Amino acid sequence: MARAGLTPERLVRAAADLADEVGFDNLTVSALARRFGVKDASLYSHLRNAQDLRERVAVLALAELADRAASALAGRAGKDALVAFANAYRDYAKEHPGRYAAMQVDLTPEIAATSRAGRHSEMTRAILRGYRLPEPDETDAVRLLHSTFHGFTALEAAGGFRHHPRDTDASWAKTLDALHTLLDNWPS
Amino acid sequence: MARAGLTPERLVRAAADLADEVGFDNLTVSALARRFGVKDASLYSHLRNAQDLRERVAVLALAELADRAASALAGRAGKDALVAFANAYRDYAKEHPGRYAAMQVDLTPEIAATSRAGRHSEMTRAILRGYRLPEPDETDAVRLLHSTFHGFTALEAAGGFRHHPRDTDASWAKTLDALHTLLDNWPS
DNA sequence: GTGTTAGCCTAGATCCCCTAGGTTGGGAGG
DNA sequence: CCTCCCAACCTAGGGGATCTAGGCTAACAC
Repeated sequence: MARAGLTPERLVRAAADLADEVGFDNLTVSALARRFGVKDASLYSHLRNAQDLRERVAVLALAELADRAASALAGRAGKDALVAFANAYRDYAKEHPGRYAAMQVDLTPEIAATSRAGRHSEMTRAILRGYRLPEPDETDAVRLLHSTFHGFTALEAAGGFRHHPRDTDASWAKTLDALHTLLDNWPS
Repeated sequence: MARAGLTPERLVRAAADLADEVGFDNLTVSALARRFGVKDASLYSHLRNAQDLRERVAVLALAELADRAASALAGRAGKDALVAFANAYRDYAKEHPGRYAAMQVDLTPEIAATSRAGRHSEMTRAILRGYRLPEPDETDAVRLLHSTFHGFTALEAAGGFRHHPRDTDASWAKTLDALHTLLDNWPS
């Protein structure tokens, strides 16, 4: 009887792929075990419980997205940087819906501290530096940008835009235009 | 043996309350039956299945929010209308987190058509009329506003803002200011 | 009073999560 | 090469959720 060679890392990567295929809500320990040809009880030597699995997928996704966003941002500034960052965000959400959904939930304090609040906000602040907003306005702008990026991708993923003929990509481009204009004319 | 007097309407209202208390993810047919002192199998004469229950809660929430938003909008225009609508949206989400979460999921085509895409977008367009945007810019602005409102409330509910000392209400007010400015200086 | 129907029941199949405890493969050390 | 040991994987089983099939009865219609 050959062993499956499970490790937490392999499990989490497979879980993330599974979530992208069947949806984050349908990510179960049983299904993951099935994918490895193993009994579900066997996974509990590598994972504390199902919630632990979900959190690890969330951490993986946050790290992947941060890497992508950092690459997209490299060597860019101003509107270029804004658009590159926003597109990296939205593209990742479209390519990896399960991973993206994982990022939204959970967020136990420690995890949120290590992952989300970290690089994500820093990169947004790096973009905003070009627009020279004083505090606390920069913080407000960070929140506005995050809200808009997340809201747009979430509504798009939920199918909220497909009832109107207007092309979604065009609306997205116009939204980024508008945000750039807004940051340039930020109300004092 | 007295009957519990169940009806789909009573069940859905109770389910919405239950979702607000324990979270939409923890809304189960079993828990709902328990609340009525009844066996879970008994609910399946009133509901097709668990998904049906969730969808009905979503429809209820969409209708309630539309009513509130319509009241808030009555007799207002311009920035007043924008702020009133946005606050109605965010306040509802904070008061009824379970109902709000229900609104996001599901969205089978028919349901989305009857509820969400309906009054919600119409009200947003009513607000935007004061800013006199040509098509397709008005559609893009509708999507931008929806995205920002939803994104902000979702991130706030998930605790995404509590890692920074800046007051969330202040950021929200500033965000609405900024959106008003943006709509007044919409890039052509 | 008799029928009909709707409201609620029990029983049971299936799936998921998770624990406790047993077995075995494969590498480390003699 | 042999032994020991640990990590990897197993079986068994409890608890909870979803949902179906089929039975009983309260309440209303006639």
